[in-house]
Amino acid sequence: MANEDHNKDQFHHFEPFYYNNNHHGHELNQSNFPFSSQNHHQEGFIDNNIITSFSDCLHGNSMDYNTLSRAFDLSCSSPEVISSSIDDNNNKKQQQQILLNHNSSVSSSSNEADASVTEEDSAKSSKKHEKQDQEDEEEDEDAKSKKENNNKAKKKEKKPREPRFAFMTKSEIDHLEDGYRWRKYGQKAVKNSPYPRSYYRCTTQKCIVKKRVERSYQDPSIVITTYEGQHNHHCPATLRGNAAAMFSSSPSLFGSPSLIRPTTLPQDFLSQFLPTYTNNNNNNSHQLAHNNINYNNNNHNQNPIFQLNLGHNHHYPPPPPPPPQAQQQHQLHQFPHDYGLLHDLLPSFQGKQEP
DNA sequence: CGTCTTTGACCGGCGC
DNA sequence: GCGCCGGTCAAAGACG
Repeated sequence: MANEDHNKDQFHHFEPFYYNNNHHGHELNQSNFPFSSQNHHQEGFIDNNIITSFSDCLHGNSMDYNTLSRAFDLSCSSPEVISSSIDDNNNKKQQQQILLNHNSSVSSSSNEADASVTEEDSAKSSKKHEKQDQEDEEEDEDAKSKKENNNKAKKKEKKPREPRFAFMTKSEIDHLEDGYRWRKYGQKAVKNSPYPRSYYRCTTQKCIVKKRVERSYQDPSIVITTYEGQHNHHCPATLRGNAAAMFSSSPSLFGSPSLIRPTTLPQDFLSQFLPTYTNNNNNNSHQLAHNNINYNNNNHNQNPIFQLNLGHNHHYPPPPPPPPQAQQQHQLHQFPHDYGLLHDLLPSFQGKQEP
């Protein structure tokens, strides 16, 4: 399936985008963000004033979250980019606030439940507390403590969800390469959507990271990828030394160099910063992106090997011209190797996003 | 032969 | 309790 997609995709177009409901009236809003309805607390939308968890998804370091969120803000004005941060473990209140904010404009879609359930849960929670209070009044102290203990035990049994991070990409490929090796373990039809959702697990032993990939039913050109958990190992591609490794050496953008998994970000996202990759090993490679990512698609332990070739774009057609605002951003993407500069530029750039 | 995908069955949470 | 739904399992098949 994935191979078919790879083959047919000659010009898969990725533009990392950033969802920001405060600033842009992009056609893709939270009401067409088709996430499951059962993971109530885990999924939401990035508000660049509120996000707190993306870095946790990367390496559990909240310091870099800000930098990263700014990095995403860099592409804020791109009309094609949406991303979402989900963190079950931290800042639930903030997440609830995010979801409640979104809830006001959510109408009907498969993700309606996502947005509304948090509120429902709040209501439920308070109802439960009320009920609990009434019952407590009727019970003696021993019974009360027993019940509390039981509740605690039940709560403890429930597995906490790993932090999640979701983003949308405009691509003909369903399963985007990100430097890690994934095994597909399931596929389900998505309610109200003709496009199935695929479930992937990281193939590295003891790594529990999962990934969901589905196509937006409202805009089939958009692929929604959701990462869950944090890799407990190096990115295979990083070990070989490649552009991702270059990123991992940047303390300002991706945190400490040794354990960062920059390729938790989509490879194409990186490509926005590193314009040209050329594959050294051509025999089994396939073209992944318009902007010069050749990626080895050999599934048999042949991890991708790149030759980084900054600044040249000879082999593939250039992407369609971005709108003026995005063009301005694109220029900023041209010198990512100077992270300090990038970092310094971002706040002022972000300011330009304000209406 | 090892790895990966496919796909129907199964499970648990939730709403009614 | 039942049905729906999302998520996962695992056997079978495909592939190089």
